[in-house]
Amino acid sequence: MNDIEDQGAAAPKNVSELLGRLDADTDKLPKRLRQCAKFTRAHLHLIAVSTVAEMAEASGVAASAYMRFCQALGFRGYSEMQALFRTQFTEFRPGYEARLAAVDTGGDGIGKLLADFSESGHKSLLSLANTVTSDALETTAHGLSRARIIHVVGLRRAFAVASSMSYLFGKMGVASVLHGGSGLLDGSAAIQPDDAVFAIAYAPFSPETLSLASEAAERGVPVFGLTDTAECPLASIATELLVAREDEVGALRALNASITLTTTLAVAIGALREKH
Amino acid sequence: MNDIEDQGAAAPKNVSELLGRLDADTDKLPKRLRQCAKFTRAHLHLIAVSTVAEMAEASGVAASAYMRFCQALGFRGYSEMQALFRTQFTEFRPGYEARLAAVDTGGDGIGKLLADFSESGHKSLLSLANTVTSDALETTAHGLSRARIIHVVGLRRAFAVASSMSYLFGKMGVASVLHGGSGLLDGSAAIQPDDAVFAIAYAPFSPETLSLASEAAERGVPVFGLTDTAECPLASIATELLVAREDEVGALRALNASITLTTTLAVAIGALREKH
DNA sequence: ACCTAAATGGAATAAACATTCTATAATGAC
DNA sequence: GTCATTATAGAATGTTTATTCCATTTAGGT
Repeated sequence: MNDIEDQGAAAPKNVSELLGRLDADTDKLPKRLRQCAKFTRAHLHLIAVSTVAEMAEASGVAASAYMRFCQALGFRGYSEMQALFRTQFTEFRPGYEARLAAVDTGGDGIGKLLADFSESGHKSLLSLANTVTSDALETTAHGLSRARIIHVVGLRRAFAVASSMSYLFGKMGVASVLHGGSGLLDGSAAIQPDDAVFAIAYAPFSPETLSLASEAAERGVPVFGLTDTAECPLASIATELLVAREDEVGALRALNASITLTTTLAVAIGALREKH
Repeated sequence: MNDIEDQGAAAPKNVSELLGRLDADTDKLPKRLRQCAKFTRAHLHLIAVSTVAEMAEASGVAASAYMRFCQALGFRGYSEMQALFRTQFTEFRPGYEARLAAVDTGGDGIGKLLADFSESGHKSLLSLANTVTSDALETTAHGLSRARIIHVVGLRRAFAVASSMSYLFGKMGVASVLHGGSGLLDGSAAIQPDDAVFAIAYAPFSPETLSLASEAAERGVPVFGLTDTAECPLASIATELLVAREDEVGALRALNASITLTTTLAVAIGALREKH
């Protein structure tokens, strides 16, 4: 028989490739393997921490079928596929200098750089499902939806996220104020007792953001937060603190996870407001 | 001897307890175990996806030592400790059976919404590679890197993208001006002949953005652009127009592709500037 | 309806892994 | 410095998990 051309193309080398392959091939697969593909596509983030048996059961399929699914994608087996998802956690970070150098050289051209940032974006989105619990989301959305006015604060790198959120609030008819747009904060004077604060802060944390949040908290105004590491000063202040870890390219991070999260929140809050 | 009181207190039930225990007990531990504690504290996220052997090696310790470390914390072994970190990933969802159902039916809740936006983000990133050519990227990056000052303009939905790009330029020492922050544009008066404009515009296109771009173009200033559809008025004005199609959830779009693209551009331009 | 090729689930095997054991080395008390 | 106690590393063991094999079922073609 055909012993060589069996596994067709080579195994995906990164998450992007895997997704592409999945989207392209799902229809061509037999029933059980298609089940695997569908479940896996919807729960990519589970692979890193699950066994074949678990993934198989969750897909409603025998372990051996899931095994064949991995092979159909070009992997030698489940372990090889899992490795793809584990590296994102495992990769040790070299020193900053080294990382910057790695980006700067960019000898492969800007196309390669874009591919790197895309891959990084995929990873950030995956870890979003891992680090944010459904409960925390619900708490935050409901807490904010009860506010008379939502005060959104985020400076520096977080400002883009804050402004996007604020824009969406505006679009959805949710009353909100974007702090810090003019460089300085309005101070907490404008914050009323029945308002709420949503603070976005990444390390190194802007003292302005933190102080606005803590002043509000002291006055009994509920504070919710978004950050990129659990060791965030907001943790002690906030009613609920969401953590969106962003994957890095060199020393640099995009904002995929954060924007996706805040967009989700804004939409959810808009929907909650609809029904008062 | 003492067979019961060996393991002292009970095992930590969640990550917070573990952290508390770690901070309290690290000093009391013998050398190797303290190494484990220190490394583990700094790399908590590795536990979920690593083997004892890996954690041990990374801590600079024998596997059996790491084992004793787990037991010193009150766990029966490594697996029990690892379970603590793995549930974090998995508790987001209900039982396996329920989840399977949820994939097809689309069970609601904000968790589902987040999953939808994540999925949408993946798709946006995938199509980015298809719609943006390496050539267009190179042209844009080189064109912008030659400018004395880069004028970034984007309003409404595009403002978050523009502000993130402008922030990155600032960080990388690239001279740039963010237009429209105050709601009105500075007009094109500030734009000098040896500058360049980067305009971000999504349908429906803001007249302000378009007019700033066209005024600049008329005066011979190179204009580059980012949009989400090929039918964009910028096409006739711009030296090069990048198209980042954003996938939708309902009628709503996040900004994954755009932010990823502009981050890439900013970094590339920063790198080009380094070498004059 | 029959045959062929492909797909499937479960049992069998192999690999990876966690955990325990033991001989040796280090530490601290006297 | 000597002894008793504790810590350590590596080898040995037992468990879990990945992977393959094979008998049976299913699907597609004639």
